[in-house]
Amino acid sequence: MSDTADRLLDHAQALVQTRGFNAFSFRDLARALDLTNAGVHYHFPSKADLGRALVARYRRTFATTLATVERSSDDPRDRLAGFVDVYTDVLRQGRLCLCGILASDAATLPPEVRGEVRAFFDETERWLARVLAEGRASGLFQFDGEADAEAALTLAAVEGAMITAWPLRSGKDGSARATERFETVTGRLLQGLTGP
Amino acid sequence: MSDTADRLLDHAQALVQTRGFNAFSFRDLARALDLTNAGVHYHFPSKADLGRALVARYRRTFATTLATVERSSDDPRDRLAGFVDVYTDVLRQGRLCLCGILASDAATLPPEVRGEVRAFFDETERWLARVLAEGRASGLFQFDGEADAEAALTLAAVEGAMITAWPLRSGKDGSARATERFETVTGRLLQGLTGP
DNA sequence: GAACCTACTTACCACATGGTAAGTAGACTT
DNA sequence: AAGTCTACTTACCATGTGGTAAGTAGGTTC
Repeated sequence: MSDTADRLLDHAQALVQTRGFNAFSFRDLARALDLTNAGVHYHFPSKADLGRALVARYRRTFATTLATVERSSDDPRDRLAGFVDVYTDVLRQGRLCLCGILASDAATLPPEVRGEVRAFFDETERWLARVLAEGRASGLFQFDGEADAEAALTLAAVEGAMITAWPLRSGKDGSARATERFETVTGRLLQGLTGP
Repeated sequence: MSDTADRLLDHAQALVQTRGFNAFSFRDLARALDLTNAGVHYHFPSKADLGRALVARYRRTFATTLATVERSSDDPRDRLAGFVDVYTDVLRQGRLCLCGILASDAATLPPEVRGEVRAFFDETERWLARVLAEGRASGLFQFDGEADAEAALTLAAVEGAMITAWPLRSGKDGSARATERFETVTGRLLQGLTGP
């Protein structure tokens, strides 16, 4: 991946995480890097190519982030809290989860991009299911049924907490109110898992 | 509200619930009702006007839907299940919650539309908080802390469950896979509330 | 030094976007 | 019969959209 292509993806990611897939354009990217329209198309022939590359890269970096979280502690409670912290940081930067916002655009997404989004959710859920299963095995978490289903609920709650907090963002206070609300909701989510 | 304006909102709502605010146009609406572009602008001078009217109407009809749910049973468990069923039906029709998808578009939304979306979440959360508080008072639900916060988590989980299920929709099976997944996740959510 | 490759630019394209000004057919009012 | 109102249409506008064909400056390879 060339340097320019990578910087294009950086800007594309910031735009998609705030505006969604349909509200950013090749011209936005061209301006950000002081290129022409066609210069962007040289690196990514179509918007679908760009989207696919964007989510593929996001999946890779997210996987290494989760690996870091996993290395930081053996305690499943810490790992789960670390997972939530990753999302908190994204929101604090004034962004949504890339795949959260792309999921809501799914109906208008090129099929290959939608496939990458599904793969992101699958991977993330598998990671969560592992952490949850470990936590239950060592008596730290309490839930019944399959860990996979609990992982799906956990992911849904985190993504939903971001998106329902998102309209609270304003130019004035930045993302403070949205972040605050996100932390309240996810705090309760973790609390519920560690058992009454 | 004239008949034509109402029918325009019907089509706009279907489009927004599947494609989002930025991926539908006045021309789409004009075609749907066999009008011209300008004919739509006669009823809604700007897209912001249309959006505001759309969410305002959605809030009204949602309020009467919740009232119906409330009348259908005294049991808070039934009321909560009824709430989830409303969303299940939306997803089964191949749509997202209007305000769920608009929330993810919040950064590009005209301010008055964003305000309406926030009001929808506030109202819905207040309703949920009432049901949850009643349920806890009669020993049917178990959670600690304020009912408001539990309501925020519940709403986040439901909205998140819709959005994470959304990319599973395909032309082939319609919304069956997405609906199935939504029901799994919300099933666990309700189960968690009724206590271990 | 000729050929080639990379990373672009210039100059387009057809089409969609939200929005507007002016006109008009038909109903209703006075 | 004249005037007015509603619900449009015709015709237009500037701007933005994803995308393309052809050219070119600079470096690398043979």
